[in-house]
Amino acid sequence: MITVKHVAQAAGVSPGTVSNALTGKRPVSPKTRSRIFQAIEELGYKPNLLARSLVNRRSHTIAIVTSEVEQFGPARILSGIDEQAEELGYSLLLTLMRNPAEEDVEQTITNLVARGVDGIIWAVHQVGNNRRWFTAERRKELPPIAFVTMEPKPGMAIVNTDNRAGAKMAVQHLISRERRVIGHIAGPLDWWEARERLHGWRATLADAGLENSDDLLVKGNWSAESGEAGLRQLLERRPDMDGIFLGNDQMAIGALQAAHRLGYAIPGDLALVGFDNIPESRYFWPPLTTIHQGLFEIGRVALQTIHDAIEESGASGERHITIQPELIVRESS
Amino acid sequence: MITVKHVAQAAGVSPGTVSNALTGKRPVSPKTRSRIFQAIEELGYKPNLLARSLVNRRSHTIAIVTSEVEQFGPARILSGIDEQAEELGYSLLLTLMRNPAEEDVEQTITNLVARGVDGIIWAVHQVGNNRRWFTAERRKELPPIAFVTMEPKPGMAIVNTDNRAGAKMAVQHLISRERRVIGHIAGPLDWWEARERLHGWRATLADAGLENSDDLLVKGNWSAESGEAGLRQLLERRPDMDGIFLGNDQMAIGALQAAHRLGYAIPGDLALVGFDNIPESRYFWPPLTTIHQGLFEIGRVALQTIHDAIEESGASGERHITIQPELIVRESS
DNA sequence: AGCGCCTGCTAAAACGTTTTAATCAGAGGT
DNA sequence: ACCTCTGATTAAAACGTTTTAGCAGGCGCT
Repeated sequence: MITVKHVAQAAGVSPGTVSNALTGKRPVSPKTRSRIFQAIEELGYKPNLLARSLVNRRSHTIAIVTSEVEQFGPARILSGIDEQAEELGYSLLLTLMRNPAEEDVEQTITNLVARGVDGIIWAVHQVGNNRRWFTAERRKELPPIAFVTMEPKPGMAIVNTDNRAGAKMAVQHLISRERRVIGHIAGPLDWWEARERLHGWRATLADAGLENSDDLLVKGNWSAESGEAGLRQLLERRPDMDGIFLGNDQMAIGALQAAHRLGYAIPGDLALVGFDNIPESRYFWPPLTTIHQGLFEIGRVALQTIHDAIEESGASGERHITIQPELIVRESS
Repeated sequence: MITVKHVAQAAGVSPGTVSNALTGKRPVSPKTRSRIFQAIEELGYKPNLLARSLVNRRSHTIAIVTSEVEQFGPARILSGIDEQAEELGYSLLLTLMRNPAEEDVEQTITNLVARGVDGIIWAVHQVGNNRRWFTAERRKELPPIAFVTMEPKPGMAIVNTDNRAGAKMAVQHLISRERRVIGHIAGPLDWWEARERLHGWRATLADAGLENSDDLLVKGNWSAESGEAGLRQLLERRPDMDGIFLGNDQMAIGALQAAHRLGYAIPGDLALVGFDNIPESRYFWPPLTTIHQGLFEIGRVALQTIHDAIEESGASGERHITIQPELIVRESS
């Protein structure tokens, strides 16, 4: 292995000077500078980033903790994070949590800190109380943390989609299509996003003077199965239903299938609006009207937020950033 | 920051002894041992893994380089890698390549090596000649590398799906459903997987004495759009076609939509078989018959392979592992 | 000529571990 | 009482960097 010592020797100079030339933090005369770089070139020297991190207390590594990366949402966010990370010169340490509700937060974080990450992006979905571990006191001892998709809390850095606004757009769109009995298949209500969308559905109907009783609501679990079951249940309770707002696109595809099997015409008998705008949604039958979230943008912004916090070398102060969603109209409504 | 020195002092012992107690590589008397652990507990000492990596030349970090993590395949593989990584005590350094064909392989690898990763899983799809960089000579200087989904090459560690076998199963299934004019919408042919599946389609038809001319073949690009366009094109050329094998499920969903618009009954007029078994495929309309790849398993095996190579502390010798796919019969055929 | 002041460099310390080589205490054997 | 051996402990070196403190020597100024 080629170290800074070898380079120093080859250039007839001390290791410290090589370091100075490399980092540029201290002046080095043009002559020796060029000798050093020539030696680096000849020897093919590559600095050892571990050693550098050790003394600098800066690893240029950011940890991202997430779950269900096989789903479109988390994956898209991850992609956005990566793009911004590359731009700012960070590497990414990835940790997947299979069971966010059960897993040991402390152990995960401890490992990351021991590895000297400069910051953490916590993109595990807020389910149940699994963020309760992050007390203000604990966070004081930790590198900056940015939370993705989580209920705003004072003193935390959080990046979100405006779920209520998205739900409002969806329901208003259905209303504009002359629908008057509009149901909702919600995600699991221990998820914050699901609650927000549900709230948006309810509030918008109330504002429009339309019914929003629990009769029109069924709880799913994000899966296509639950969308299918949910639709059947809703139609049984309310055969007069003429529009549905689905908590996500996966449930929408299940609901579409159920509607076909039951012989409902889409959008004639029943108009559907989803949430997420997964790539396939354009190819559902019929193509799905849905709410586009700027997930990639969320990822980028989350990383940028962490970066800013690191640069200020302060704990991540409070900053709540909300990305606005967008309505994508297709043939299902 | 609490270091091993503080612990040593608190336990009235030298830093070396603390290390011995911690690693267990050298004997330490029960009395001092318990004193040390008590001190660790009281002070809340957490070893700094960077420093440890530096001296051990072992970071317990494995790099995974991949692309298009927003797609089901790569994401599922990643998930498998992560599970096995957690089991074996590795952390994962993730690098996403946006443009596998263009990006600078050398720079990426250099960065990973400089960060001291113990091994690399190269899961970037083999497109064009982007693996040409990995000559035997270069690999000698690098930590062990496992390649995922790539043409077998002597001296390399490679984990694969048996794409030809999968294609064969798909086509044989269509034949068993009394289909006699069976088309294929292939993935982009600079992808190795696409070529393998195409070959499987061709060979199986030939073996059965059925037509396999280029008339029945169209080239897509994995996207639903290209599946839609491909189906229209095929049906225009061959209105007598009664079965299609699609290179992946995304193209299948596009083809399904085109078939609906053209008024073809599925599977009555036309039977479809996809490839990948993405979660949504079960909810296509009609549900899609497809080939299940053990992608999660591929990820697990890839990581295990790297681990084995590391343990033998040799360069990754040749090992070609092939995972067998499986036919999932649903209503589209 | 003497004084201070830059400029460019070096030797040594530091980062937080583990490992090596040496030392020390005590047990056991004669 | 002496010697040897063994097992536990330590001081110091090492890993590959950067940073600190200090040291020459040239320059300009009085």
